Amino acid sequence: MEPTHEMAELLRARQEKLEALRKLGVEPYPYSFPRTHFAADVIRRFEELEASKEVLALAGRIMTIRVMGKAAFAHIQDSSGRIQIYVKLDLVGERGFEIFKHLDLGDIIGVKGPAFRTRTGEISIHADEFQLLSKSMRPLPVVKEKDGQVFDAFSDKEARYRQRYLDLVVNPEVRRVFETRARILTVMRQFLDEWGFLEVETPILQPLYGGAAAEPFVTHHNTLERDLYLRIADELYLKRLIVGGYDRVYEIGKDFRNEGMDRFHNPEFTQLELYAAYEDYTFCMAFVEGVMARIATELTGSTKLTYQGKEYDLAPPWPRYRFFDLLNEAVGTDLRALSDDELNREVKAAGLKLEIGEVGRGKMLDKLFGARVEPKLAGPCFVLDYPKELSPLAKGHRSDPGLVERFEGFLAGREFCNSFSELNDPADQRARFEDQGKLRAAGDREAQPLDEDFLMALEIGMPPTAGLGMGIDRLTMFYTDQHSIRDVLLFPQMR
RNA sequence: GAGAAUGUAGCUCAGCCGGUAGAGCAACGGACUUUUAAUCCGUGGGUCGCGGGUUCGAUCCCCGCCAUUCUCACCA
Repeated sequence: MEPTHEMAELLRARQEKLEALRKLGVEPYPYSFPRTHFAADVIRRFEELEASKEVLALAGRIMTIRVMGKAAFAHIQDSSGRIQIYVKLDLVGERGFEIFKHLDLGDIIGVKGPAFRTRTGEISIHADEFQLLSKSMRPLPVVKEKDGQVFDAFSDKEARYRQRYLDLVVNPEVRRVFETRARILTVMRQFLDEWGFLEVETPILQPLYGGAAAEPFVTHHNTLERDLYLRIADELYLKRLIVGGYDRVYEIGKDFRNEGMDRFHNPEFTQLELYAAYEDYTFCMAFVEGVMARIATELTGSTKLTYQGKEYDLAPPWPRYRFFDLLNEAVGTDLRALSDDELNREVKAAGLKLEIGEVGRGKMLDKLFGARVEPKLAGPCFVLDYPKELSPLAKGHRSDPGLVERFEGFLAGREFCNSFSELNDPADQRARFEDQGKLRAAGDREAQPLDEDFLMALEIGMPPTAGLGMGIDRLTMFYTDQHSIRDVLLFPQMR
């Protein structure tokens, strides 16, 4: 795109300054700068640092500049925060001050000098010297602030997502969200470690996909001359590892689902999947309660979190509700006693309709549940014992043959995890795959393909196993109180 | 997929009943050696998302397209 005249002018001004700096003998892109302190350190340890008159070395991006003839103030921002610097002609010299006047908002500089407090009381660095570390060649959004009030915030969501680097530079609360996201993952890994889990990595490019009900992305390998799928779940590979003899494995990684996007869905998203041998789904409930409470405690000091204005307490134990208890109560009939046709009438009565490709009892029940029950599940809670048709990889319920031992965790009316006692009877698993094949033939594009190699692994023998999948993006939304999944993804999918 | 809203300067936004655009910040020049949304004086900066149409004339009205945001649907 052609730059506007104004943009060209702004770029030219920066270019001219760059050239002027080179003429002054300044290298605009040097190699390193030995810093000794971060902005936040100086502010935290100010009394001590001021008393010692120690020369501090800080580096960061210039976020404000106020030049007053022969002295100047600026704020530099590093990863820890901002600090003011004071530059005056007497100290940095004629040439130094001339160089300073050629600096712009967005330039990255290093500063050396002692900490002091200005007349108005702001902790600052008294710059004995400074050094340009990287010249910024484009204007930054200019955000001003006074008494905690922000002016002209860089708020255009499209621009923020597409140019996340600008968003991160200019909106510190955005940086904090992603720091928290990293913290969640760290705590989660610690917790998994304590529980004896081994972290593994399984293929993202798969010759056959499975492990979830979703449409995959298809790609092509040129040398192999065959199509490959981007995984929709890790499940079938991780269970092969349980067959292989690992007791507890987990993977945290990206899954890809070729579906619509909204504030809870991005085509690529991060999931934790874990599998534990010799356990059933009650183990996973304990795990979820434990890890969720631990993360909350690490982040906030309590088991409580606030999401979109409502408070939730994650302290275990969470209430457990059975799928059909909730659904029958919401609809007012015993749905399990109904024929397929009668069930279909209930779906229609609820103002729902099945889309093309949505076939079978399972889908109808699921749809009803999603419409009638889910929105009311404030949580945290578990919904357990789902209809068999919905869960082709889950083991039948030990006391009710029409159900499987499966639960989903809910928080703020949203599902955030899914778990079951894993099906390890190879004959049963084959039969379930065949049922999926029928659904597929009837037009269900999300029905799972039969995986012979996975069946062979089960025939070799898998111990009783519990499995769990947990959406990391949604968790991050809850813990950071973000409205949209895009706000917890550094680079969300854009059209 | 449906509906609603939005798209004007680098950023944030005004723009009347149709007469081809304004502000603040940023930029540029000048003054200012403890300022902090620094201040003061001055200057420049626009294919009004894109393409059609109506009109003597369109940022404004109409149609189409693109993008975004929100809501709903879909997504176990």
